[in-house]
Amino acid sequence: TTSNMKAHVSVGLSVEEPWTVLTHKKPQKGWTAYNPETMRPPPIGASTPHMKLMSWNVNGLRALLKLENFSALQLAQRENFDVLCLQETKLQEKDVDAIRQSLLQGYDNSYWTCSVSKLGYSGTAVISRIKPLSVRYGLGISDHDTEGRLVTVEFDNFYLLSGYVPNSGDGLRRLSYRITQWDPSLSNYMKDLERSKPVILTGDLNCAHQEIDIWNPAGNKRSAGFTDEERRSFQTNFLERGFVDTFRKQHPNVVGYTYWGYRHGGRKTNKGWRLDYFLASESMANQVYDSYILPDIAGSDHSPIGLILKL
Amino acid sequence: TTSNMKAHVSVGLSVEEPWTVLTHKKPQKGWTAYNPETMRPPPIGASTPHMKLMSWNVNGLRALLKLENFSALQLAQRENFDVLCLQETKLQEKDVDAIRQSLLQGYDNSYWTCSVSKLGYSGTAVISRIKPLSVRYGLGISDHDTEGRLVTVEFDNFYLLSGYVPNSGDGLRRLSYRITQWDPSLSNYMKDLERSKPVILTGDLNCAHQEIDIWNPAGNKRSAGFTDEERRSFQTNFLERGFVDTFRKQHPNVVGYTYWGYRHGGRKTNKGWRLDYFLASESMANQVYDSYILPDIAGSDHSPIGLILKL
DNA sequence: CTTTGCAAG
DNA sequence: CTTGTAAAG
Repeated sequence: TTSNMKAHVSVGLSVEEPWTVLTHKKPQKGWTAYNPETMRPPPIGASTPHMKLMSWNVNGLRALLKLENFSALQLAQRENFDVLCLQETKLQEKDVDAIRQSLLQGYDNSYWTCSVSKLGYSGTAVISRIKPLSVRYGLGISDHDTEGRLVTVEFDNFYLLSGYVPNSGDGLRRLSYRITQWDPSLSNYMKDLERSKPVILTGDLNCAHQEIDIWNPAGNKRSAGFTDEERRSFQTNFLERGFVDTFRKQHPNVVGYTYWGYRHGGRKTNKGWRLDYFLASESMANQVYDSYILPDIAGSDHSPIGLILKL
Repeated sequence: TTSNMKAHVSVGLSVEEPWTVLTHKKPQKGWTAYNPETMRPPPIGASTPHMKLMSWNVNGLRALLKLENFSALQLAQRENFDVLCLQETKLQEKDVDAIRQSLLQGYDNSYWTCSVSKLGYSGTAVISRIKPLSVRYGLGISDHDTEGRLVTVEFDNFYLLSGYVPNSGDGLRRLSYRITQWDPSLSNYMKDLERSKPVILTGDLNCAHQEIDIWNPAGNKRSAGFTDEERRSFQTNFLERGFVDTFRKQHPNVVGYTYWGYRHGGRKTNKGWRLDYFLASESMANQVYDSYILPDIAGSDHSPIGLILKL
């Protein structure tokens, strides 16, 4: 292209190569930053039957409770959620009972799964006001069920999944497992469930789907969570099989991150990623009243996300 | 004995067995608690040629510096030491240069040895105002020199050793190594040095020698640091080979602990041990002006100890 | 109880 | 940078 040609003939190191600028800046046209103050619809009326779901990768539940900014209480009062899904609880099975006690009154139904292969790693949960019709742990494939990555609860009108997709890791050493094993297995599991009821998957899916979902797309092409392989897997296994990215549907041009690495103080500078999602069966997508992010809640490198569903 | 007979015929569980009481209480007659305010001699005059040595098991030097209560400065101002010996620096060789920078002006001679077999473990040092005539690291026996347990510096009139004797460990798994290998090797090494000059060994010798040196002798008969084996080894390898326990010589009936485990808040209740010593060649013992403890200096589970030597 | 190192994110 | 381990004291 003309731009590329220009770059080749540039002689000063301080001259910006136009195509670099274009790559980085072009998709930002028309994007705006997510602001929960202005971008959420008015509170849903009590007269509209609805359900409030939340999800949070807490990055170690014991640490969070110690900091006393877990604020399940705050969250409950502020959002009045019906169900809270957690990821990266990092609990061991022996910790669960003690933790369960320390939870909020009124949420008496909680379902926990822990990694048994690596202690203090991964771990997911669902905490609910309503008692689910059924609960299952994992994918039902023992090879993929030792790390406590999935809890499924069944409600009257849908299945809800709290999931923590394997991080591809430093050196992308687990990328292959992730895209050839986990993602397809999870996708198949969801399609199976969908034969009886719509499905909502929430949690840390460890993938920023598009350039809009990450602060520095060019610099992260080979970073776990933004490789082409993971993005394609996300596309084909989930979106193309009929699960709707509810936040993106509601906000096509909004930059809404849910994760900011601790490593470079990313939260202050908003160098974030959108890794946490509510994906809903197409048949339910029009019941979504609000798919939102609470970027101001601290205590983890992820922020909580929420979904208000009309019933 | 009559007492034992009595115990055998006692029928109530609450009846104290007299011999137990005797064992525990008898040696305490005439003991008093060490108080540096009242038990230290008046400050030595500048007209008396002397040298001030200090020693401290710092339990991790980086943590101590972070807490900013290392107070080498405070110590220097308060005690104006000439030489400071450290144990359990827990440094790696790669950390030493950075740490050396952060030390006090005026102590430009410092000698460090680190564990190369277990990183972040053990580690000893000597920090000196005066430049030593020579320095050696370890015992000169490669089998015993991978853990950074000994630095020897040579001054005009004596050798000074900063030593960290191996802890016998949980289950006393290292007791045998300690008493059959390390203690005799160290003792032999000291006797070798002594052929040219008197020797002073300071540091954490990981042994409370007598019942007076530990808060609960009866309860610690099989605890690392107070087994009969370690106490006998201390006696035969060091005391009986002509090294004088300078604190005990100066204070025959004083309870002066230098270590209080973190595990049961022992410092508050003074549930301590005397594990840190200055042992001096008999030929120097009468040059000791004061062998003391600074129990109020925090930042480690050990307190610093000091020795003022007339020259 | 506290310091280390290490794996993991 | 922060969470968890574990070893060590």
